[in-house]
Amino acid sequence: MPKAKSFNEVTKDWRLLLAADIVVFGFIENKLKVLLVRRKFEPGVGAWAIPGGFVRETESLEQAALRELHEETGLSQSAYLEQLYTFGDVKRDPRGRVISVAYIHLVNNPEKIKLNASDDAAEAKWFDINSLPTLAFGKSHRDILEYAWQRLKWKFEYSNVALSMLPDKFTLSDLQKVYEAVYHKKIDKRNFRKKILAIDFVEPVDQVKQEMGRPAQLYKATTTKLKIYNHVI
Amino acid sequence: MPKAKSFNEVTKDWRLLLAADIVVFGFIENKLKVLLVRRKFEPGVGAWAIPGGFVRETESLEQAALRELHEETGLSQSAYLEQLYTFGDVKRDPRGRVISVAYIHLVNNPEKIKLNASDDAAEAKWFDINSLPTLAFGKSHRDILEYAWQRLKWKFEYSNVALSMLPDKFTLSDLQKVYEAVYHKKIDKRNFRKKILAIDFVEPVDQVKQEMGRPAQLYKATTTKLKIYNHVI
DNA sequence: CATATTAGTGTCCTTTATACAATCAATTTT
DNA sequence: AAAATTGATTGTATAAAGGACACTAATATG
Repeated sequence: MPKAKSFNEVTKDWRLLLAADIVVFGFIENKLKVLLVRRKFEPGVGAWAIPGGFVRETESLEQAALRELHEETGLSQSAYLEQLYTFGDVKRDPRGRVISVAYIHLVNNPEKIKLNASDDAAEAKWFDINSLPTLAFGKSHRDILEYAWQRLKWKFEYSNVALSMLPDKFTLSDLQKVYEAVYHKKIDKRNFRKKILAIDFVEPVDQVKQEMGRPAQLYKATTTKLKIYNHVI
Repeated sequence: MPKAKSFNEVTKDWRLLLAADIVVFGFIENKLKVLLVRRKFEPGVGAWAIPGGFVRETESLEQAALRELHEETGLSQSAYLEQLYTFGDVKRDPRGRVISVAYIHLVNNPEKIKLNASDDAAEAKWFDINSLPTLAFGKSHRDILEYAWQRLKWKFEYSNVALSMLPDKFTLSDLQKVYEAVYHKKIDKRNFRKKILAIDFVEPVDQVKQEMGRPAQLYKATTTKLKIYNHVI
């Protein structure tokens, strides 16, 4: 029987890089947008890519994801962070093997975020999920975005994550628009409100939003925690 | 502005181990069972743990998962393999930082598998998911199993993965028992059959299974591919 | 031939999903 | 001030799906 492999035997012969990629979604101008950065370095210099970076020794994967995000958006706290998938066989970096743990990140005040250039990114910009630019790393990053979007759709169906994409106070129309942007289809207003109000999801606050037309009742989340429902929203 | 980190700057100072853990589920004696191994080495020597091992340079994460599984079960092909989660901040190994990518694996002929001792495992054994032994690595491995089970329940609801836990030909009662084992609750026979037969899921073959009682119609999967349904099974 | 064992089948009721349009409260225009 | 505009708010009827529930059928065994 062969003897067990020691740490050195396992690691000495090959290079392993650990990266965290973050798919950042925001709801801007009634559209679902995703944050991309223009790469400063090879590979894929000059092309748009999903923000991310290498994990440091002393930080967890989540911490690395949040730090990278902070560096690129100035955003210091997360409305919602979820691990998406780990990509391990992609030979996308000529310098060695890269294990990339991808996260989904939702922000609730995308308009207020000022996008910074960072160590690795020359520029950061929001893109409509339906009109993405050509991405670095070929089909790989595009696939990650599609997968992230798909996951987001699922999550919207049976949880309250949608509230992570809105400010503290919002109208039911605002909420419906977020759903419409993520599902990428129109929803019937009466049926939507019926469902939302039937579950313990939001509650009215003593305030209205006055823009054009009839003032709209403002609501807030009943909980700031992630909540999973059995039925479908 | 700081300059970009080179590969060496990122990696030279810390050790990174990449592991694949595999939660193997099988349907045995009408129960949902999970495969555990008794550890041969520290940490946690002598305790039961989720099988797994280190990823080699030349193999993908999936390949590593399948290889480890093969070494421990003799199983050479997978009925179903799905990435579960990546654990990255667990300081469970004193030798350095371990990034562990966990997979769910379903086997369709657990009775026929002969369990081998391997490099890292002294012994491998099936355990009822409802009466697990004390595990190595404290609460961590237990949590992984719970999470894997939860994921499996979800997947059963909207896909045909259940068929990956049965032989090629099976009766509707067999299928129902798999669902009951995974959901850990009784299902009404008539409602179950109504649902199963209402979707394009299985088709009868020209053969019956004769054991005790009335002979049962045998069925086969309409497709061997993973299939996602919109409604709930 | 009686009994044991497992397979197979249908109806009613409740819940949920979907389609669909008029009225209300404010602002803006004329 | 009347009319037009903008967006908010509300209910009903029909269809689809889910859940509860009990008897008959086909084989083997004693």
